[in-house]
Parts: sequence; C-alpha cells; structure tokens
Amino acid sequence: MRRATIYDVAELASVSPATVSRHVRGHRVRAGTAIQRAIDQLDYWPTAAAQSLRSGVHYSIAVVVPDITNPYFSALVKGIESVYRPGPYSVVLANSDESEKVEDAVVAELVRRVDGLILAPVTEDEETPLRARDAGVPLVFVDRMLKETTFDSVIVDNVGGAGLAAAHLLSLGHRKVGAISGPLDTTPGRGRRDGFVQQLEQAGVELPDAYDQIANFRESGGFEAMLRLLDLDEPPTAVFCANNLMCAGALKALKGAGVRVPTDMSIVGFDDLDMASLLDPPLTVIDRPSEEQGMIAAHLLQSRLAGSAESPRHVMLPVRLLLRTSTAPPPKAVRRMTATSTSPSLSTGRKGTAGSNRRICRDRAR
Amino acid sequence: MRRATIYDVAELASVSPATVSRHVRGHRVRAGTAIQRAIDQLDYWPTAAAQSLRSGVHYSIAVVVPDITNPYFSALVKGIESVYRPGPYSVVLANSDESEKVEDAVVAELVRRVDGLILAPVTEDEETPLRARDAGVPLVFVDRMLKETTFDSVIVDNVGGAGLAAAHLLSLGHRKVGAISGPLDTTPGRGRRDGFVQQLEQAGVELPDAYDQIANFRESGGFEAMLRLLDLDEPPTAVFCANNLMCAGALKALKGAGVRVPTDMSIVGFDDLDMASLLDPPLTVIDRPSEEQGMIAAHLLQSRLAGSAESPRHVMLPVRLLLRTSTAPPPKAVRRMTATSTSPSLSTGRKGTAGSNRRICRDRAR
DNA sequence: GTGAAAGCGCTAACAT
DNA sequence: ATGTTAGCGCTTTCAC
Repeated sequence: MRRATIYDVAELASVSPATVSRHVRGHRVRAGTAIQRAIDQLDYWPTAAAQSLRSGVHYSIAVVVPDITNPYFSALVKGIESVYRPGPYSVVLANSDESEKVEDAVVAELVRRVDGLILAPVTEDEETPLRARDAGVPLVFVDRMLKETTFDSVIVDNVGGAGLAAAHLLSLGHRKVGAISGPLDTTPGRGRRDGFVQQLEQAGVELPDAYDQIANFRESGGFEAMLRLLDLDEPPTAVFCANNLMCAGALKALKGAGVRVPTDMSIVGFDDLDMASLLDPPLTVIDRPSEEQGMIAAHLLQSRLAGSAESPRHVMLPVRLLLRTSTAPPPKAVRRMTATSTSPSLSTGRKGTAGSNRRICRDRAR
Repeated sequence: MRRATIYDVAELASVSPATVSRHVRGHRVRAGTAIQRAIDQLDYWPTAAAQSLRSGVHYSIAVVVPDITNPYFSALVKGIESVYRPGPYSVVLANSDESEKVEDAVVAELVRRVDGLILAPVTEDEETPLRARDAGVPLVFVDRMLKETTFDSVIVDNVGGAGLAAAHLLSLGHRKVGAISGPLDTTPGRGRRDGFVQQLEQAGVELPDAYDQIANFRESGGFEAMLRLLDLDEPPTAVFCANNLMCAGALKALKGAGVRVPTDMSIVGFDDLDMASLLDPPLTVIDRPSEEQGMIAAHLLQSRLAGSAESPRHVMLPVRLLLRTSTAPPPKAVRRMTATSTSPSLSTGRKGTAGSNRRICRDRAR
C-alpha cells in the first residue's frame, strides 16, 4: 500500500490540499476535525523532504562536538536539547572526533539539512565555519571559537580559571609547578595555558619548558605528558591538567608510577567529572556550568533563527575552583608561606568576570 | 545572489541537467572536468531536500539512545560512527533521555528523514518501533530490545554476566548479597536481575526482598537504592550494581555513609568505566565490548539498507568479569569456604555464550 | 477561510 | 553516453 499523500487526505476529507496543509501546520480551519480523522485513518505523515524543498525550512538544528565521549560535551548537549524540547525543532548531534577533516565533511553535509548550527570547532583557524556562512546557515560557537569572528559564541573564562588553579597551587607553597595543556590552536588549549602562565609570572614563578607540556585533549595526551614529566630529573610538585580526560590520563600515569596524590604531587583539573569525588583522591578542579552553557548557545541560535539578529554576541561564563583533596602543600615546602592555609588568599589582581561572586568552594557532601 | 541550481551548472557547462546530476553522483561523463569547473565556479551544492524528494533516499541513518551522558552509549555511538565514516551516509544522533514519550516523538521525526535507525529502546514493551515499520525504515536494536520482535538486534549476555558477578561474590564467601537492578521493563534491567538471582539460587542463596532493589539507570537510582540498603538492620555484605551510573551513585552513598569498600562491603558493577581503575577502590566490573557492539549494529543495518535482508538476526555478545579491588571476602565470613581464593572456581552450570573463552581477567596496568 | 495552480530542485524513465 | 520530459509531495501565492 502506497504511502498516503496530502491529496489522499484532502480527497477523503473533501477539502483542498491547501487546507490540509494549513491544518497540519496548526492553523485553524473549519474542517479541522474531519481532516484529522482522515489523517488518522490514512496514517498520513507529511514527507519531510517535500516540506523542506518547498518551504526552505527544515525544523532541525545540528550540534557538532569534537568528542561526544567527553562528559563535558555530553552535558553541553543535554543543555541544548533541553531548550529545544519539545520542538518544533529537532536537534541532531554529530561528532567531529577532534579531526578538522571529519568536521569539515560533517558540517558540509549538515548545512544542507538543518536551519542552524552549534559548533565546537576543532581548531581556531579552520575554514569550516565558512561553509555555514556560504550556505546561509546561522552558526554559534560553544566552548571554542575562531580567532576573529563575526559569529555568536559562548565560552567560559579559560584564562581566569587557569589563573585560579595557578593561584591555588602557589598559595599552597608550590614553586615547581607543571602544566599539561591542550593543543594551542584551540580556544581552551591556548587560553588555559596563557592564564596559568600569567598567574605564575605575577608571582615571579617561571614555567620551564620541561614543565610546559602540550598534548592532545584525550586521555592518551594526559597520560603521555605526565610520563614525560615524571621522567624529569626533578619533576614538578604540582600539575595543572587542562581538561578532564587529560587529567584522568595523568592520574593513570601517576598510579602506574606509584606516585601518590597529593602527598608526592598535587593535581588540579579543568572541568568537573561526575566521578571526580569518587576518585582516589577526590579531585580538585576548575568547574564550569556546562549544561547552562549549552542552553545559552541554544537561545542565541534561536534568536538568530527568529530573525532578531543584531551584531554578534559573545558571552563568557565564569568558572570556579572546586576544592577537594588532590592538592596539598609540596612534600618539602621550600619557602614557608601561608602554605598551611587551605583557603588561599587570592588578592592577586584579576579582571572581573561576569557575575563571579563565589569563585572558590568546597565540594559538598555528594 | 541566489543559490546556484543544477540548471545553472548545466548551462555554464553546456550540458543537460541530467548529465550534471550523473556527474555529481559519481558516474563517468564526458564533460566531467567542465562540469566540475562550473560547479566550483558557481559554488554549487545539491539541495538535499530535492534529492531526497525525488530519489526517496536520504543517505543518513539515525542512532537513538536513552542517555548520551552514559559512557557506554558514547562508546557505542563511536563504534557506529567508525563504520559509517567516510560516508556516503551521515549518522545523526538523538537522545531519548530515558523517556518513552521523548523517544516516540524523536523517532517519529527521524523516520521521516533517515534511511535506517539504530535504537536502544527505553522499555521492552513500547510501540515506538512500529513507527519505523510503518514508515518502512529498517531498524536494529542495540543493548535493549522488545520482547518479541522481528527486528535485528545486538545485545550482550546480561544474564550470563550478572551470573558471573553473583558467582564471584559467592566464591568470596558472601551470603548476604544485594542487587541494585534497573527497571525490569528493560532488557538489561530484567536480564541482569534474572541472571543474578538464578546464580544465587543455584548456590542455595536467597535474595530477600529488602536486598532486591529496583531503581532507575542513573546515578540517582543507585544512590537512593544504596541508601535504602544501608538503612536495613542487616545490610548486605556485597552488592551488584546493574550499570555504571548506578554504581557511581551507590559508591557516593557508601562514601557519604563512611562505609569502606571492600572492607565493609564488596561492590561489582556492570559496564566498565574509563575511570573505574582510578576510583577508590578500583572497581570490579562486568565488562562488555561497547564499540564493537556498535559496529556490529551498523553492519546489520547496512546489510538491510543494501537489501540483502533475510529473517531477523539476533546477535549476543559475551561479557567478562574484570577483577579489580572492590570485592573481597565479607567482614566475618560466616561459613568458611574457598573464601580466600581470589580466583573463584566457576564450575557452576551455565549455558555457553558465543565465543567466551576467557571470562575472567585481572585489570592490566593502565 | 478556502481553492486553483504553479513550482521548489532534483533524478528516473525513456528516447536517442 | 546524453538529452527531454515529467513529476516526487508539498506550500505558497493569488484570487475569491
């Protein structure tokens, strides 16, 4: 049996196809109930392709992230979906797998099928976004963005967050601190390293090349970078890991090498992990509002789709230091400072970030 | 400037639209290079909606999972994507959020836009799959399936895996064992509980109602169920958690209550976690091949799309017990058995599962 | 509020 | 191998 078309419904309900179309799209029509009965009876569903072809709208948007396996991105997506439910838009998700090439192919495909795009680009200087512009598809960046851009964006205060981590480590008395940063051609990779280094410099502490590790944003990156750090004659007494996955990798390397945290080495991560409090030891991290970030991105996109589009809007969300127990004073504090104070004085100058009032918190019960 | 159509390209290259169409779809045509030049010059991209409307194929498939936040599903998706890259099909991902209602809406939308569906259904007795059948869209189940079904499916040996967990706990000498199961109207929820109970019964051990906890598959479910268990006059000395998220929740409850694992209570989970080895203590789990499961599902779907469709195929993947250190003999072993043997003798009768040779392993270094 | 008619952009038949 | 023609199923004028 052939699939029913709008003509079949029209005939059965004794109206014109145009009227059926209006009814289906929610307009009030006189024969509404009769049409609905015909629709149910024939099990009619509009053909999406025909609708799109004719009207030019798809009623769907796409989200492209570099690694769906990363809990941060899962949370982000959840936030976006919560805004778009219950429709009329459906949201499709795609993975670029941290590959510029894959991302480009994926986006090229998607811009032909969706009305808008939320993108966490793989690098800061790629050309993928042009595909969206060329296709006339509104785009908003999340988590990462291009260097100079006319697109909307929602990122977090990477520089400030990393600075917070550095200040915390310094206040504990650490002077030999290392950093495992992500690729420097990404917004968070570069921003977090910059913020960390700046804060160190303000305290007159240097980040030697050997302590300045760059790696990929996955577990393997953190694992290998930590191995290199441990291989040094004089490893750092504290290390900042630029994201959650790297941090897990670094912890595995430490565990394998028998290095105790925080007794032998302190660790601060960026991005909270659902399991962070269950780890051995519970992880001190820079935490950011992931779901909320997704929701804001969705709202920005929606306002574009609704046509109320002004100049590009860039929103930056505040982050906070979540204290758990993976940080402690160094094994032998060289210069005694406020090293015993677990509530470090963070009077160091810092440009204020939107609405950040409580920047340091202890982890609550669960 | 209007978007270029196939007619514009045809005119510029002095051929017919049909020839351009053939070229675009990879056929060899004489004027190939001229056409390509015209395409590049005009920046022509075929309109997906028009292609689909005319040809009836979308060149995309969809994956619908109940919780993209669950690492198991992330891995599954990764496996699927690896099969479909580099095209010509694109894969879109959707989240049903463990809600039958959301799932139904999402699938209803998707079947209008994709050529095939890979679905991890929310429950075992829902009607969503009928949407796919009605729309003539091939469907394959992963992880979960309906009770009686004519669709392809790829699941894992839930019953056997849970049995393995029970046998392990028993062999350590536990007699007061509890289970935190998922919803019984899901394949893994029911299967894992059944397998656990059966194995217990074979050893003459009962699962009292109070030890038989049912909860949602999320962290909150595990947390609350464990709280209930701890509230008992005589809590179990070992607990089996039916999935990774629940297990994390249960661990948080234990941590909050100051119950030590495995000293005071042993824990076995189902599904490995990336972080499982970093937890305090490293978690003993039933592990299954997630990415591989996704790949198999993708292949099954592809064979359907290719038309080589016979009767429904059901594949069941083997699982294994991954020994770490969250399990140990009970505080005071009531009856001394082989309670000190960490390599339990699993001579208990069990129907063989496809290709399972090494069902118990110790966790390797990292 | 409703109907008639045109056409979105493409590909499948068919003819050459 | 290529061109001609028709039409996929819908929505949108435009007239009433």
